[in-house]
Amino acid sequence: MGRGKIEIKKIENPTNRQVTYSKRRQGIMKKAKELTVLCDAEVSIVMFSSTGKFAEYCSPSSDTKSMFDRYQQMTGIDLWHSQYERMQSNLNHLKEINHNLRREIRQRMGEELDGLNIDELRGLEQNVDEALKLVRQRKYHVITTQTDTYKKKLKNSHEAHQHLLRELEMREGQPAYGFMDNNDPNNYECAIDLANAAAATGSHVYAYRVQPNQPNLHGIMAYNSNDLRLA
Amino acid sequence: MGRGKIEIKKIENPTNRQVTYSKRRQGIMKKAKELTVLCDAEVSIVMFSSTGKFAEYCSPSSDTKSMFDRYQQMTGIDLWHSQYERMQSNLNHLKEINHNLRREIRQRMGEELDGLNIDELRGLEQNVDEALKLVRQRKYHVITTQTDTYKKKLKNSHEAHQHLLRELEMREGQPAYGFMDNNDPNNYECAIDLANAAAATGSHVYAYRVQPNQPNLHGIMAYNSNDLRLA
DNA sequence: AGCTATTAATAAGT
DNA sequence: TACTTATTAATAGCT
Repeated sequence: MGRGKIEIKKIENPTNRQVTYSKRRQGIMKKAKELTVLCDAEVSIVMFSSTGKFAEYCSPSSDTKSMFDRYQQMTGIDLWHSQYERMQSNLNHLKEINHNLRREIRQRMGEELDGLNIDELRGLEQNVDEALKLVRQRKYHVITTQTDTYKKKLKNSHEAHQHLLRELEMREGQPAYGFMDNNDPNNYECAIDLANAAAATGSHVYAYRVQPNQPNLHGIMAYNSNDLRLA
Repeated sequence: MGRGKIEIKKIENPTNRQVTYSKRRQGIMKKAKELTVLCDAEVSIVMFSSTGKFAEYCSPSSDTKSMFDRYQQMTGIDLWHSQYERMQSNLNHLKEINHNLRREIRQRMGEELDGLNIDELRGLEQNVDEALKLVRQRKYHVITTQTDTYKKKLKNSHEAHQHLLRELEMREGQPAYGFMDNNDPNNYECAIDLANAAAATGSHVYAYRVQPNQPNLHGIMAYNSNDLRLA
């Protein structure tokens, strides 16, 4: 149908190809419209030219997305839906795990113990007891380390001071400034004293000092809040 | 193009409509193939006849699904992808919460304490200490309740026995069976004794009796296992 | 983008 | 449903 028959193979001349694409695209779209009207059919056409130009047709009674939905139903090829289902069940599984993790935490805090029998209570008690020992041990370790560090720093400072004093004395031939020694209430003993006092009296210093805040999911936790369990 | 010109409107005769649908469908598909080859284009056609019959064409270099993906990218109409993204971020959020819940449990078990400073350690210690008290309290409550129940049952049983004995004596004029009293190692004291013994010595009776099992996400937890934290 | 000779599609009939 | 064919419709090559 033209000034000569053509072979159906790629048109190498880009200009001719583009012209033919336009003409024939128009032709197909027209045919699609006619088919839609004549035969009461639903037609969806999506096309991209070799230069990436996009064109679509869809029968007026529908739209491209619902055509594709219907296509998926027909073919049963529904990669997205199965993926969606997988994600949904994954999500529910995680929610359930989280729920149980939260309950475990509540039980480790001494709440929601009604469902536990004697054996379980005994196991929990023992477990928490051992945890308490480990935490105490760690606390003392941290305090000791920190104290040692302060001690060393102080010692170095002291020595430097004495050294300076001696130099001054040598140069000026008389004593200058004394070093205020070890009756300072801010000295390195205070950390461990405070810690022990709190532990011994069971006071609520920390528990009531930090106020309730938003769920802290990015770093250090506040052990007196219910945040995580409510997230 | 036929034995006469036709008006482009719905063909009322169903047979004719069906025949025309078949012919023209074939025609469009042929045109689509030609366009694909001649112009190096990508074409996707999906159609349904008025009777629901499904037909599709897609250029060989592609497939209907990826054509639709590309269509969505072009149009920006992408309801599914946004939903997918929402689910994905939801999932990641849950995973993060999960991660933090597990860490909190580990810390409440006395593990992974390296990241905590003195204040946090002190708060945790105190928190665990209080939890321990609550668990002990609950344990004793459960034991007491259980013991009381046993006591009452035993008392009732004893009374019934005595009553029977008296009846027998009255009828036969002589004593019959005595009631073995309170030196029975299976008596109602044993529960609380055992519990106290275990608590006092800090023995690992429970902790090592239950063996590791699969994640228990549906009921009672085993406080000596790491299951939840590995799920 | 138009024109038109020519081929292709197809409506109606068989 | 398939084939035929008169007729209309699409379009290739040109301007």
